[in-house]
Amino acid sequence: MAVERRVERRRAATREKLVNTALALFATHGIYDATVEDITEAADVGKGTFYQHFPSKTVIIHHLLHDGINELLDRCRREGRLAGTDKERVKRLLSAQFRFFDERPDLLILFHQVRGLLKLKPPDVRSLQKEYDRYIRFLAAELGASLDRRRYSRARLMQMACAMAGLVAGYLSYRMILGLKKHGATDLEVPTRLFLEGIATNGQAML
Amino acid sequence: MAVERRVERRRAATREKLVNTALALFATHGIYDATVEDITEAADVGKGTFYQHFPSKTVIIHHLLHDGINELLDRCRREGRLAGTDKERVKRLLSAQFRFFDERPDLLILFHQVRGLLKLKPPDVRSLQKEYDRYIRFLAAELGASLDRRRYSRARLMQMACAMAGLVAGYLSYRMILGLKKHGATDLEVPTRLFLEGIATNGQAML
Amino acid sequence: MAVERRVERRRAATREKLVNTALALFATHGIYDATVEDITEAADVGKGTFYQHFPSKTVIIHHLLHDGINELLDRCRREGRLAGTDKERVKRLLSAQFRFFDERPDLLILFHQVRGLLKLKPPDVRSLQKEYDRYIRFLAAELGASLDRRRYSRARLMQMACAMAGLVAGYLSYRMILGLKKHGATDLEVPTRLFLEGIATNGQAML
Amino acid sequence: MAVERRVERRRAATREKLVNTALALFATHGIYDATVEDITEAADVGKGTFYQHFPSKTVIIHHLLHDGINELLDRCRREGRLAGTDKERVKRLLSAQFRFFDERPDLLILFHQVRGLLKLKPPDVRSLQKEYDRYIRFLAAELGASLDRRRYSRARLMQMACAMAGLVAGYLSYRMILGLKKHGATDLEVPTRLFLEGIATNGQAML
DNA sequence: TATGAATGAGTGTTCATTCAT
DNA sequence: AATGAATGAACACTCATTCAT
Repeated sequence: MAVERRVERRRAATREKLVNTALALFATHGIYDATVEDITEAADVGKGTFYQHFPSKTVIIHHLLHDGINELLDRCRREGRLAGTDKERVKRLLSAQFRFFDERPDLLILFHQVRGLLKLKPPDVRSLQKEYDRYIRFLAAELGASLDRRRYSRARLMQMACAMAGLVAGYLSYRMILGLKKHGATDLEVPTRLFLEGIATNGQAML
Repeated sequence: MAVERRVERRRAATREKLVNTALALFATHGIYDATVEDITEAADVGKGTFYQHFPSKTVIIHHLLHDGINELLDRCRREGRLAGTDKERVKRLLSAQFRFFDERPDLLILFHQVRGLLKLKPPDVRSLQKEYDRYIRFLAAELGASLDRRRYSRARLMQMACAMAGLVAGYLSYRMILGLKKHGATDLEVPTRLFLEGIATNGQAML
Repeated sequence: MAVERRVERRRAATREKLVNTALALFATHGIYDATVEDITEAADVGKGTFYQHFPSKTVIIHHLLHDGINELLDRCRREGRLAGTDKERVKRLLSAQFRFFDERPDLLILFHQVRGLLKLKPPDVRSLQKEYDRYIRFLAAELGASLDRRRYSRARLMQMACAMAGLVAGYLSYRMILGLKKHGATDLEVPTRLFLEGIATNGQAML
Repeated sequence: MAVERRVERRRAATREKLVNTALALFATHGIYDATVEDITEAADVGKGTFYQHFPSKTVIIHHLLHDGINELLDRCRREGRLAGTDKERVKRLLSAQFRFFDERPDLLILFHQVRGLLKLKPPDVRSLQKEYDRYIRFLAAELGASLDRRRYSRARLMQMACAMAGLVAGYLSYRMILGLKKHGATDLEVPTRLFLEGIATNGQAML
């Protein structure tokens, strides 16, 4: 029994090592150029071991994406609970995302790269779409809870969620590839305020 | 000499066929999964013909990106000229981008995929970065010309440009992968207004 | 652990098979025309297996050359030890080389072909040069040890070594391509004696 | 008529340019790595023009080899005619070869590389063998004319010819790849004397 | 369970050769 | 006669995946 526990723990540790290494390599070399052998080598396990834990390279990517989105949504939920007003709630929702990806450029890159795959053929890639769906629906729900429901249809909320997620990912991605320096957290204020003021104003004027 | 012209035209036609086919396949299969052979087969030319026109797969991608950004900037410039006020100029700048990528999902996908490559190692990919640089700098310059210059530093203008480009690409990309239906052009209004109201308000309030 | 040994042996056997097959094919088809796939097919292993053992085609050629020269020098050393007089030592040195390449036409061909590459550009080929250097220096040292040192400068010894190696390789190579029949080992006596008498006479007369 | 002459001359000039360029490139890049396009580019003619003059790459190599051997044999004949004694005739025969290849490293390399092809399969390469045959037979005949015919069988003369040609090519080839410096023409004396003294002595002692 | 040797379909790329102009 | 655009077979090399130990 105790033995079984230990074996189980070892196995979990190996899996963890693979997951962490994979994420790091995907961020530095891209999901195409980081090979399974690169990952196992960096994780210091045998190449075959990878396939004891994940049936394919696609699956570990899916796993990483799934966990990453869970972390992101958890963070959003946590921050949202601290909000007093509806207005503040939206603000926290947005800034949680900005700070999350600012701190986790590895996930920013992974999310971006995988997103670029989604219009493509192979059906095993299709399942990845659900993760993004989950993300956007969550945002739409949060926005719906914070804004005057009579004013916004479900479709509209989805659009606003897309705009929100798109602004976060897009802004940080451009900032990253251009190598723009961060001045503390102040540079996150520009897109944040842009969006919030837009929301505030649109709360009255839109359509 | 008339002969030379015809030969030249034929060659140009072949090249054009390759370029168009490549863009279409990159958009449907991704820049990794669309092989050179896929492209030449679809373009109905021999595989070797590809290398008569482009020294490598990377180069045709660069070419596509370069031309795509030229088209985009041209469109922005054309629309900008129609603006009466500075405020309208920003609006047109933004909506030109939205409409451009809305009409050209192939370029949206290409830009997105290539952007995902840029933090990665291989130096031949590095030159691609300049294209995005060109794009963002253009936006920053346009914003600078339209907004009160005393209020915004160069760094701030670059941030606003990143936010603009990021919002456009991010919004449309999420909309695309979620398969959100377009209701005419009205769905572009949501992120457009969001951004514009944000700018308008920030023109007074920001920082 | 007994298991590890067996696996290790299997791996070594595969490698050995590749080495032998490669040498045979290089001798019959040339280092250019014998492809990696030819080799793996003839060795009855998968194509990828080749690259588990050698990082490139160039490397297996280098390996073959290196081992071949080791074998040759070993043979020369072994035969040299049997010599009573200095004169006999030179004779054995020469005849060891003649007999070695007479018995190993595959190595004669390989050495010849690779030698033909050495004036050419690619830098990965350059390292092959060291192998020939090793060979000629060995001959020069042996000649230096056998002949009156006061008479011969280092440069002169290198020239004599080049003459020796050149005569061996050149003679056998011409004999091979003309398809001259061997009458036992007696035909090796012609160039052997030619060289030895030359040395003997030159021991007094040369320069 | 005059026009035809001019056209003919032009054509001959183009061919000459191709031949010279090809030889130079084969010497610097090897017969495999120098491509037909490299040749035509360096010769400043269209790629197709090559095939107006030579049906294949192999054929131009053959042509180069053929002409090269003609030049070599001419030189040997010319020098041979200046000889007074039989002994001097052999000496001149040998030194003519040494000096020829010393001055023409391009041909040394070409001859070497092509020689390395001869044991290989493709039948179109086989015809190249005749050129080497011609060379060795010439040497054997010259030796036969200079030495006491009763002493040497035809087979023996062929062996001596192989030794002679082999020594020349082998010596110079090793000297070249090791990058040994030439001290005027004196370094050709070492292998020359070696061979001549060998012949002189063997004239009495051999077998 | 963990391993790593073996695999082979698939990549980008090269190049001798053809042929319409 | 000269051209160079087009061709496609061939090549070295990669990599996700399998499987015997």
